Amino acid sequence: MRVLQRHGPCSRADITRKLGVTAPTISKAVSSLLQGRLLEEFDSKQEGIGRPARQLRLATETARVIGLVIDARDSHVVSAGLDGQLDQSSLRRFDTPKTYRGLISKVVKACEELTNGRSVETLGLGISMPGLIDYRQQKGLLSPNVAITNGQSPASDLTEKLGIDCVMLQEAHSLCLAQHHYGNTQSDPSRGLDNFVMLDIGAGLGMGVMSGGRVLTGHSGLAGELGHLRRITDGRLCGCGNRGCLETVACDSALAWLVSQRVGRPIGIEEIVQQVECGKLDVESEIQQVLPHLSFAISAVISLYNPSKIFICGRMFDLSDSLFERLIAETAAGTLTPAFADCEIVRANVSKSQGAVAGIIEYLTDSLVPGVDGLFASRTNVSSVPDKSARM
Amino acid sequence: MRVLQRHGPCSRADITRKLGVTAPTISKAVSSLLQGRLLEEFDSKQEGIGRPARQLRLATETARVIGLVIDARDSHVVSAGLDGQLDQSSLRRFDTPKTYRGLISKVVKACEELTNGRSVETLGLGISMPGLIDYRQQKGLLSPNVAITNGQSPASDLTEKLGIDCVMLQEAHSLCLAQHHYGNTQSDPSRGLDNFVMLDIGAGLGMGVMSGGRVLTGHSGLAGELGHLRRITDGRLCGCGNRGCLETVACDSALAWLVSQRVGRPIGIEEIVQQVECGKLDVESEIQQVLPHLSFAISAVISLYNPSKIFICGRMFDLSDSLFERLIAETAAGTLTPAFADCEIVRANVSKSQGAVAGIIEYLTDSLVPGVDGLFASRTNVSSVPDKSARM
DNA sequence: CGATCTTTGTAAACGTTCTTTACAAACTCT
DNA sequence: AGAGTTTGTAAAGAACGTTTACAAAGATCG
Repeated sequence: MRVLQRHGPCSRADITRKLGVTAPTISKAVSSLLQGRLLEEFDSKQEGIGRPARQLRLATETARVIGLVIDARDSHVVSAGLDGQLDQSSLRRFDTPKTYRGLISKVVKACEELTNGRSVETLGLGISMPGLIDYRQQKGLLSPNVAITNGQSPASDLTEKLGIDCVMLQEAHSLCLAQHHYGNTQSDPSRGLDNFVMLDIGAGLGMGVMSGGRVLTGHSGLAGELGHLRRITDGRLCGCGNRGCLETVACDSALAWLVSQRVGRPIGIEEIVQQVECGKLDVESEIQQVLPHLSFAISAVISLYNPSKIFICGRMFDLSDSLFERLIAETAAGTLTPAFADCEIVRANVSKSQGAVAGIIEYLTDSLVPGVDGLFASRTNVSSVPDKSARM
Repeated sequence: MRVLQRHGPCSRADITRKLGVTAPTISKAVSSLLQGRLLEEFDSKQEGIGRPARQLRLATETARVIGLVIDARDSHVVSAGLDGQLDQSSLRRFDTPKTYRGLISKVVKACEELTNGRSVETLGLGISMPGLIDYRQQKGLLSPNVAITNGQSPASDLTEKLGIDCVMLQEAHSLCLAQHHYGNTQSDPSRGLDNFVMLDIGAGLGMGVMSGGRVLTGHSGLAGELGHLRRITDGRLCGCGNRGCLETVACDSALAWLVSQRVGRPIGIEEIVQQVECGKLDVESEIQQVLPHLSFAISAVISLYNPSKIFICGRMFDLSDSLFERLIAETAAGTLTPAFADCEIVRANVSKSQGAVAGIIEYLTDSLVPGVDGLFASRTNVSSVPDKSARM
């Protein structure tokens, strides 16, 4: 399944070559996966000598998963195949309800809408949500922007209501997984990358770290909270309760806040980009305030995680073509040279929906294989070999 | 071997119970390890019903390893058993030579002194050294304090001269390994801990991160360079070439520098501790300068890595009993609450020598088992299954 | 058009490795 | 001394992947 995830559809013989294991073994594995609805065969008239291959791919006709993205303003669910391809026509967007119960029932309704229509089996649901998430207990801890999930466990609640596997991911971690599985499809060098960092400098400053092929979770899943490094003494109050967090000075919303202060009314990053595009607004001075902080953040990331690549999600770089280059140049100046040289910084091109989907797919595929210590290995209710780790 | 490392000497039957695999399997594995000189049997008259167990332990009589610690001022080699117990009588300390060739020949001489005396087999040598180390190429990159190793690969040079396996570790990483294997022996809760951070706030600000049971290396082994986060704009010049690095304001030598400025002469941390102890010096004002920066560092570590424990090495906490508590209290105030609550902060009690030894032992034991992706998995010359990872 | 070649996919025999089962060894307790 | 208990090993059995062999399905070519 890993091979199909990385290299796309191919035949049994292709897998044998890519994986190095022999044909009969693959054949048996594939047939059990076909029976389990995780793979499907399809015909593709490929020219070539010899017997034509029966192509395999991750199930999209016979089985699907759902991605749920919970955000401050609105949330959405979307259906996808096991290959991670989202079905945009299935997108159901709705305002994030004011209560947790409302959220759950809204999600259940939307999911049933997606599943009832079609006859295919829905295998699971992945949730991408902001804030701190305790991975061991699969519980939301502290989310300044979406407070209704604090202390709640949407994954287990939805598992109960929907009767399918559900997993919860911190949104930056989900982006990380998405990049790992589906990122940069055209040139393809980033897929399967083992050491990279995903920075989401949108509403907050989120970070996901892929280290040694695994998403860095730390002890409880709280690792990567770059946004709450203290940056300014006695700065603005942050959602976390402290003052002057990096998040308050180095992301889209920090820029938007600065602009709002100047123009004297609340203005969002979207509107700023539009206004700047048509020349009605100039935000150079605000950019000059934000840039050093962002540069510090990236510099810190490089020193602390030594990634081979950093992916950055942020609307602000649509303000001007040169902004991204300015940021990189400024970062270069203040970063350890060898670590910076080791690291390529690019813009990300994945979505949280893809991340949510990648999360549930990773969960489904990994739980088939015992001993894979991925993102969900620490979940208490998963452990297929319950006492092996305890014994060690 | 893992079991013996974690739980100390025990019998074959004990291993079966702890590991869950059956007795015959253990028996075969043990006999091959005995043949390979990695384990040894010893007699211990233990009371108890039934046939007395033949106790096993990691080899100390039949095989040994050497730890080499390279530091700015002096270096040393020390012999140890495979259980990590250092033989203090074998310690050979010498001033770090001014040239790389001098260092190598000095080390070779010292090692031969250790090995020639005894008839036991020496299996390998672990090196703990400061600065940036490229783990993929096993090469020193940039070490402000020990410049002679820059661009050099003592591990491969010593392998050649001594004819035994040698590995190189960044000193903070080595401390991390030491803590993982041999730490906190009396109460024993930290051994085998999977998510912790080791902070070495001595001459610089070094950090090793144990994440998911592996030392965090990043792409090339440069991860964890906490000390070179920029902290002060236009601060003191740091060895890395930038200004105002955390390392220049938040470690023993930063404190020593501040005190030196005031007393008008160079004074080291050792001397400071002595002077304060006998009441001849008061460094409260310098402590007050350093503490916020240290607190920031720890706060960052907690937010970024979510460790379940932080170990801190530092001479400065010998200045007063309350200093450590003050640091923790100040850190608590400015850190994300759930992540801080998840984390215990204690003083470390391991040495670099132990780390160097732990490094070579981990290397030796892991290279027996294919597919273990530990600290040395990325080494180009190790990979026992050379193309499997390439295929994936 | 049919023989040959090439590649694909599966069935059967073989090996390795761990497990289950059986048993000898060594010591304590009565 | 014999029963009971625990340890350690040898031999048979199960699981899983590999090698070997071969049928299937098309392209190539005389």
